[in-house]
Amino acid sequence: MTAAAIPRYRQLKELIIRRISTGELRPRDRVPSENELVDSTGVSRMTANRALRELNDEGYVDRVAGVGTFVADFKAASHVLEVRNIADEISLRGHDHSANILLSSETPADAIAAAALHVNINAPLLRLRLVHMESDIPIQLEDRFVLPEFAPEFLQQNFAGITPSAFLSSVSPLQEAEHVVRAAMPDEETRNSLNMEDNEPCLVVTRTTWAHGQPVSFARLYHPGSRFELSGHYAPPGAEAASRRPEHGARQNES
Amino acid sequence: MTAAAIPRYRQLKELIIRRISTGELRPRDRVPSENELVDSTGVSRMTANRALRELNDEGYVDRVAGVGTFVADFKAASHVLEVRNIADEISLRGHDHSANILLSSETPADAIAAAALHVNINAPLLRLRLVHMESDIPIQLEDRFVLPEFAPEFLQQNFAGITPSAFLSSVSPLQEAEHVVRAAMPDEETRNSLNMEDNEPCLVVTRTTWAHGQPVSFARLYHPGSRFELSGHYAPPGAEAASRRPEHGARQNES
DNA sequence: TGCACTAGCCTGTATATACAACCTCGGGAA
DNA sequence: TTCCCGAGGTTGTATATACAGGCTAGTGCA
Repeated sequence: MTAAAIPRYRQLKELIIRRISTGELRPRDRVPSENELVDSTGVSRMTANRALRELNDEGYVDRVAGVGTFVADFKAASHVLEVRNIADEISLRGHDHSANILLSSETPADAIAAAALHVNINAPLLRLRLVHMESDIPIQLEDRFVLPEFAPEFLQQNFAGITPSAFLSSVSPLQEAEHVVRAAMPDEETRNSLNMEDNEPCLVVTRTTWAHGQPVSFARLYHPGSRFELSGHYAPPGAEAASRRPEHGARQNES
Repeated sequence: MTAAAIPRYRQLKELIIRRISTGELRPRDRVPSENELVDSTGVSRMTANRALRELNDEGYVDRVAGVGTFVADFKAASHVLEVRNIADEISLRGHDHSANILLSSETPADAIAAAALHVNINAPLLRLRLVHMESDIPIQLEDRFVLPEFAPEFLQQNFAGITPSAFLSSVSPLQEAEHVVRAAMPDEETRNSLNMEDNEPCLVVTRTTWAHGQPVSFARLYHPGSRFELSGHYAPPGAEAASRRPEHGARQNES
């Protein structure tokens, strides 16, 4: 019966998502229990369980053992922005990525880097400053500190072929990261390195990377405000149902 | 056997995550098949299936029917930034949120709003401009357009008690959204509304919201660069294993 | 009236079994 | 030699069954 090739647990999920998105089921409403779904749709309890469990994992519903399943409260839903690898982002736009190294040396930690990496001020760190170019237009100034113990051979890499962040995640996958994004005016040196106009602001991304519970790298990424933007598309997961998605063109100002 | 109260599928997941994070299993390596896990750990195939399936959903591994399970390639992992509701963000910091309405009227669509909402220029739209205050300090200028058909009663809401975005998501949950973040200099009016210094840049978030496959609202959110930042913490999902997480303080510049 | 306890529902997990679809690889036929 | 096809391994789904543990409401006792 029913549609061919669409698994029953998925049909069940879409049925419930549809009832939520049309407003038939409202936040905090009770969702049919596993046994009620068994009776009303004829699936086995394990199949109903899988449908409801996945809806729970995806944030559509909240389940409480012994009580029931309820439509989640969406008002706190926070959307997300992607922070991609700069080289991937550039090649995604069909342009060429290259990098100019400005500085590559072992330097003592300044106050900010020391705090971020949980080391003492003046502790030795590996420092790399380079400008990422998109088809020969500077698009990002990366100023990065790395804990020497984590990747002693960091500065010896050929950063024409691999970005610093890609190299670090190849040293240890499954890193945690913390990002902060803000708008700020660049200093003289940054403005010149990025070929920026007077009075043009920077989009600054600060990233601290953790591996095995320890901070291992700290980076400040400066982007010209007129040539760079972060974008992100959020869609509720698992909903093949309705929702034609908006085309997600990687817009970029030409300048 | 083993630890009490930790489900076996979860123990299996953590076992495999540990093997990945220590480097014993490297990206593209083959992960033991379900039947191999059955033989080596004594669980049933359904339990092994659940462990591997969830690792697949969480992005740790890639599964191919008929072939096997392989450690995922993490180098393309894109991190995410959260864009929260401004009122939630403020109350999360323990401050008070209030809002000053600057404009509330039906206006014809300008070129940008018309393009974003897929309507003709000069089509009637509901427009709301308001300043969000954090303990009486202006923190966000929201300039929003809403499709009248979607929420005809939009302008009649009391936006002291509910933010425009929270109201819209109560009209229809499960919205899709597209965000763009950039740095730009404010115009005169914006700078005054937000009490900004001369030469201070704005962090500008542009958000288009979709419901049922149709764009329904378009907003530009201007934030003073010196008083606002976006932050996000990324941790690989499901890994209770190691990884002490960095404390995620909601930092904010004072001034 | 007030309280303790239990019956009954709910989710969470674990297993054995079954079948379908897919892919790879090697053996056998042309 | 080359091509086809099938055997065997792998994932994907579906079901029936079982037991544990949490929560609630209502019964019945004090």
